[in-house]
Amino acid sequence: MSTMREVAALAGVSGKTVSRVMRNDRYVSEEVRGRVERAIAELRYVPNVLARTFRSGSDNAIGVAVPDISDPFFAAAIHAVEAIARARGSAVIVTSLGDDGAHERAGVEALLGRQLAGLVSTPVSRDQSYLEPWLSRMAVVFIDRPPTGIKADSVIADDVGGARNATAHLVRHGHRRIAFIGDTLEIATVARRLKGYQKAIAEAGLSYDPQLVALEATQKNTARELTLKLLAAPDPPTAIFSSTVRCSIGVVPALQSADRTDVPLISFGDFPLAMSLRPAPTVVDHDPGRIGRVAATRLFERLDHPRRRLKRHVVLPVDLVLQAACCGPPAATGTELAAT
Amino acid sequence: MSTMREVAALAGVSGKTVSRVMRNDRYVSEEVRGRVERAIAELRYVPNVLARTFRSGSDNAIGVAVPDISDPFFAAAIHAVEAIARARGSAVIVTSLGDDGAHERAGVEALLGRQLAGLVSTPVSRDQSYLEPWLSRMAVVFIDRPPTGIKADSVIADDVGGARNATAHLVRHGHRRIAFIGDTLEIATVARRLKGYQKAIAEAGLSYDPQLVALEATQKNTARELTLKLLAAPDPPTAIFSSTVRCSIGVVPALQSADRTDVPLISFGDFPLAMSLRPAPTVVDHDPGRIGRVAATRLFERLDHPRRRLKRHVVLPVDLVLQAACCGPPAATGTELAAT
DNA sequence: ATCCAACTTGTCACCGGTGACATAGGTGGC
DNA sequence: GCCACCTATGTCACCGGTGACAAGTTGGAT
Repeated sequence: MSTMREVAALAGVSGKTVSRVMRNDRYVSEEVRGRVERAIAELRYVPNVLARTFRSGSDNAIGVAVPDISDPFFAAAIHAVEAIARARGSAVIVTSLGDDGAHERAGVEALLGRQLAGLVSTPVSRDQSYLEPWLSRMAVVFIDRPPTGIKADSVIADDVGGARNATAHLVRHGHRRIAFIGDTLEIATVARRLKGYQKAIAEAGLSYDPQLVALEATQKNTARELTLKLLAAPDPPTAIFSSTVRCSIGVVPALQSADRTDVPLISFGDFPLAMSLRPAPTVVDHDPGRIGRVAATRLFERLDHPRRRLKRHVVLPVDLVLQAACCGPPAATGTELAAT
Repeated sequence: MSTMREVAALAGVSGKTVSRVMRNDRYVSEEVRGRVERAIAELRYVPNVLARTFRSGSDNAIGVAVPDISDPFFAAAIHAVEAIARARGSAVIVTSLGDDGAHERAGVEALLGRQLAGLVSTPVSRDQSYLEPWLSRMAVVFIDRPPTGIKADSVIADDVGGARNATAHLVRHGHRRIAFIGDTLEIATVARRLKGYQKAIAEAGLSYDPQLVALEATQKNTARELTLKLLAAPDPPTAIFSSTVRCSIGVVPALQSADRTDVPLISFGDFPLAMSLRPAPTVVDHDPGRIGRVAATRLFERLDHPRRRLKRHVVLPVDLVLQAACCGPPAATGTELAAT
């Protein structure tokens, strides 16, 4: 509303002095400070952040670009980033990019045009090289998926290892036919989790059966249908590895409606009340809050110490959270069960 | 990176002409447009949004301020707002305010200082009158809770009606002692839901027992403990009404660990896989996506037609999503069950 | 040939806060 | 008494894109 010069006029000082009061400059007499503060209160002056950051050339806000804010994983990650940013007085500007990569560049550049100090982003397209010219002006940290075509920090979960452990866990419990359900290989995390799954299968000396891999479960209902289809196949799986929470949310009701709760489920990604389901799925917990915290910490570290040398890629370990149903004595061998 | 004047120099035109090309002005010859576009591509010019919006006085971005981004309810609402904003080419700047009201003003003013075109906010403090001077410059729509001390649009769910219906539903099934679990009455929605609960109790001719009302369940564990305490009381409830999802997430495991899954639960607020729990809680579905959509639509309507007269307060109806467990024959009367 | 209208491009001030620098009173040391 | 130095305040240009306005060009109608 009112500008700094209006405040200055009311307080009988120059604009610069108001600026000094706002920035808590040492060189302001108590008397003047009082007058200015009264004028600020009276006019309800709120500084124009745009003007300030425009002058100084860079906004101290940071941008966050993720596929979908309402995905609990990203929501939690953003929350963590925001908490750290707030502690530093940085605003956070969030944007959803969608999942198909088409809007990534436009969405991210809309953020960049605001002269942000930093960016936390999840790559959704196959090429982030368009960020190259920005790297000299700002810090960029990728989360959840590694970037392509550009050198920048990334903080991701150990998708391969997590999926491998999860699958191996099922193998240890006697399962020989384990299904893999995933959104789409376009999403790098899903591709990496499939790799981990394949690794475990190979390590167990099992043969890899593509029939057991169901992809393109990008919507809740698709995951549900794919699950039912898998179960109805001639040689059905005896356990399911769901590569994302989004899939798991479709798989669980499918197992229930098919009355096949005997088929254990491992979900890559924890979700609220997972442990209250009966049977409770085992989950691979890749703590989104932690990913967000690590990413934000790294971002500010880059901003504070532009030349410090740091390992670019951080891979956070994931926990396999076992559930009672999964931890009992190894299940009857898969093939037997499948025969029923 | 590069500025408009640099592009202009490279293309051999004036800055203004570059501006015209950027804004798709009619009055640019094809030949010049080509030259400028080539220069833009070569320099990878991305306009400085700050400069533009600073000059024009108002950013076409809108701000969203909610208690907690990672709360699925708000995450979904933001997602809806963002989708509508993106369709209009507006950026969305999100900020979490926390739940205690102390940072509301500072958090919101940090947004406002960016000269936003509009604001979607959830009141967390008891007074929003500080927004008064901004109303002439921007549109404000409150969601989830009505504002205090200021006249502005609001989009909220029918908390009273929803809670009343939910409670009445339990009464119809024979329950006489129904517990109410809530975060805190500081949160307006919780207070309104308690009101609805009390209404239903009164309408059923039951006496209101404060012992059955457990508040301050602001953390998951508190809700859990309060549930256990309620169940262990001398005259325990036979059904529970949980006023928020955050509470429900504590109540469900509490009921399970106390082996009292015979006690039906109604949760105000749906959550993923609620229907996959056994027993499945009945939920009051106050569609956050819808609230977000309605709020965003209203916001842009205000921006487009500042003088159009609209009803200020929108109260969206809520659905009671019944679950099998709740829909069977009315339960044995509460008192009998309680005696066991 | 003349004139008006539409088109094409350019000039310049301006948005509001702040950095660089100037100015002016005051204090203390020698 | 003079200079050095700190304190307190002011002046002014500048960040980069754009609105207001000017000026030059073209083409068709009169």
